[in-house]
Amino acid sequence: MHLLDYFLNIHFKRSQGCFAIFGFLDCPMKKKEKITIHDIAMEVGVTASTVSRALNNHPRISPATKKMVLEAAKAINYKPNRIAAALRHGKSKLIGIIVPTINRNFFSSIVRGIEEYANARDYKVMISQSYDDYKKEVETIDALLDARVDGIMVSLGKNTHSFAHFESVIQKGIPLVFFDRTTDELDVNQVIIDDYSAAYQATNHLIDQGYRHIAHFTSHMKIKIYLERLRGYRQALLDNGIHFDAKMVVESNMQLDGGRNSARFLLDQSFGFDAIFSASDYAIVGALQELKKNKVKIPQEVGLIGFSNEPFTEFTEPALSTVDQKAISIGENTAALFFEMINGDPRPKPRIKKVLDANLIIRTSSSRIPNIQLNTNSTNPE
Amino acid sequence: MHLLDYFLNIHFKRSQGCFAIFGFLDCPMKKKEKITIHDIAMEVGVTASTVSRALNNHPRISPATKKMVLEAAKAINYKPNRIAAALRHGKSKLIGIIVPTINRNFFSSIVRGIEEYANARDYKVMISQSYDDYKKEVETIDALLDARVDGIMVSLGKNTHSFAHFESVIQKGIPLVFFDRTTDELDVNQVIIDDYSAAYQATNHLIDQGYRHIAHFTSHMKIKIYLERLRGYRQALLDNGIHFDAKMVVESNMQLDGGRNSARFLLDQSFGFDAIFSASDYAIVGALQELKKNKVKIPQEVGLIGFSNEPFTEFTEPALSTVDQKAISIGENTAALFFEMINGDPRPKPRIKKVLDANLIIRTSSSRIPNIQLNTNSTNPE
DNA sequence: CCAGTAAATGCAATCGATTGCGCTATTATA
DNA sequence: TATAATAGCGCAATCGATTGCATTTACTGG
Repeated sequence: MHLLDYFLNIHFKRSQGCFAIFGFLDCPMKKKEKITIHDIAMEVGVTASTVSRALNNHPRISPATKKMVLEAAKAINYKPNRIAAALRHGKSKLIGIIVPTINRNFFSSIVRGIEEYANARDYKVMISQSYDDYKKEVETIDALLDARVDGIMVSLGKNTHSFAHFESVIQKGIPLVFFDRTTDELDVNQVIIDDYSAAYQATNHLIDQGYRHIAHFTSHMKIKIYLERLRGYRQALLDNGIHFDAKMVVESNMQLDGGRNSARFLLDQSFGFDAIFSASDYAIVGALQELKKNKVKIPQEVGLIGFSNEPFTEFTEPALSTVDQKAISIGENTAALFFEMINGDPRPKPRIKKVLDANLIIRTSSSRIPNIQLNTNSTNPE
Repeated sequence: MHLLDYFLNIHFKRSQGCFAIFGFLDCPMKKKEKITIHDIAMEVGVTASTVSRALNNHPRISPATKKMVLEAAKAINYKPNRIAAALRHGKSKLIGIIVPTINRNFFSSIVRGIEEYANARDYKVMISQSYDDYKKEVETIDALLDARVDGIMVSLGKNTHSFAHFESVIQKGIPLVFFDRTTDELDVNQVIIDDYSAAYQATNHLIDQGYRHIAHFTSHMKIKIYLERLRGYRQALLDNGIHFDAKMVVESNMQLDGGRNSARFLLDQSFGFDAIFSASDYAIVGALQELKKNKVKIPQEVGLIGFSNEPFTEFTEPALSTVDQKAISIGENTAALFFEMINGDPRPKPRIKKVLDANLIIRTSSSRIPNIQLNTNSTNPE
């Protein structure tokens, strides 16, 4: 207590010229008098009800009054208290977003899409990360419910194999939209890209480039996107008369190390693969590193395609072909779906599933045949 | 209207078995009866005041009552309404974060640090992105104020050269903490890394490796971090008896293209540079690409070091040396500062500035001399 | 000139939790 | 055995905005 007093004393002495020395930092003199609609009411000479209605452009308030109120509000720098409003009409104007991680171009772009769409409609977003951890995802749902969000948008974590935590959201009647990493075990609106078609195109492109022994990197099969990508890969092979070999499908965590290990595995098994279509950009970079370490020439000996168009795919040597998932568009559509749910008529609707098209981006890692059709400099396949 | 009716009609017909066919989707029958402390009060046979106090572990409530209340709360699945509480005691338990973009490992890691620290203390975070756009930054501040956040943590946008929008935050007495991209024009608590020292180390390392004509990539000088990095670079040169040449400092937007252009510029001017220390990883990747395109050998002919330890620096060929900024730690310290501000005694304190150490990460792009001290294979400097 | 209607605004309750003050018992002190 | 203190809990106001209903004023038609 002595010591404390000592310090406080010093502070007190030094801070007698509060404004001069310490500026505004915690300066007790600067009392934040909150201004409410009542202050406006006083100013204009009406009641708070009228002010509230004027501010909300209620039809029963005369234009003259509205004008006065608006002006007074501006004059005294009024800021509506969203919390009070939220309490009254039960809407927080907050949207909760759960993504595995925002530290991915794909997800942060989706978030941006949602954010812009929502902000334009006077809604704000709360972003949470599940870090692909099931427990954290459950907690996060709870936290968002706690925060009284008006809706929740989710991309599932990789380890999420049970969906009970979403039932409470649904039961509370809170709009729920899934995007990208979804499940069919829940009857919920969703926005996805056409993973099947994208994978089909990617695989087809590899075949066009003369690759015939195409491996596939995938992740846990509970998540639909990986299943779909596998399906597209498989179908493209079959449609081109190429045997589908389950041994060529390698499962991993789809991170850098997973990709490295998977590539190592392929090399060790000597299946004679000449291309990899990976469901993740991270894994394909890992593979690229491992292959280069083993003096495998890309794309001459092995062709590579990733998935997601992460920025670094442009920076590798050679640049990696990949699939652009139109992340911003996914975000916008997800948000749009939410607003449809809260604005549309409340009668039950069948589940909506928006499927967007993806874009194959062809770079060097899969371009064995010169894109110009001259045969001059073309390296012959194999 | 006809068409609409038609659809609605169909829906209606199909949805008579609401639960059976459509499940819970917007099903009007599932009314969410909100449960409040009054319900608990009724259950236990006390008043809402007592329930509230029991829930908040107030000392004046008997242990017996507390137990009953807690049990009843659990039993009827009570969830406190944060909004009501927020309205009452003026605390939203929300923290607003503004970063230029979350789509960067550095920033998203900081956010993670803040988030975890805050969540552990029952606070939630709202993340907003300024996209390095001044106007957006101003709007965002406003939006956070609107949402009645209890505190704001900011990393400045690159184009932010005026700070008036923060004055309103300060005037309202809302704790404000800057991190990483800060300014000294505002008297605000801040958490930064020792950019000067990091830059000094990086430059020194290049010199150790025998590079003598070291260029520097930088950005707008209004942002302190870039100034500090420049200072560190300069001092390291001087301390090693190397002439500091302003011509070797190249300014750009610090993105990929900026880095490319800057490298192009250096090549064109033929200053005879043999290394680049860039204040951004993105710019150094651009430079790397441009140099490789011109058959410049890295690190034999030119050494490179970036800044931030973005994940892709590991993926390039060769892997890039860079500076790890301990992002998570920055986040934690930023959050900690906020809690100090709201918990500490309200008397004015002098501004706090936490300076954390950064870590030089040495990879191939700057390693001309084998790290083992044998002279056998060592390429001689110059 | 009056009933009748529409337009414009006020009154007061409400959303759910918190909290200062006050009222009883119960226990401690003299 | 008083008196004082204290523990345990209820009353009612409060936070700021919203809103159903009531009220007042103005205006129209007959």
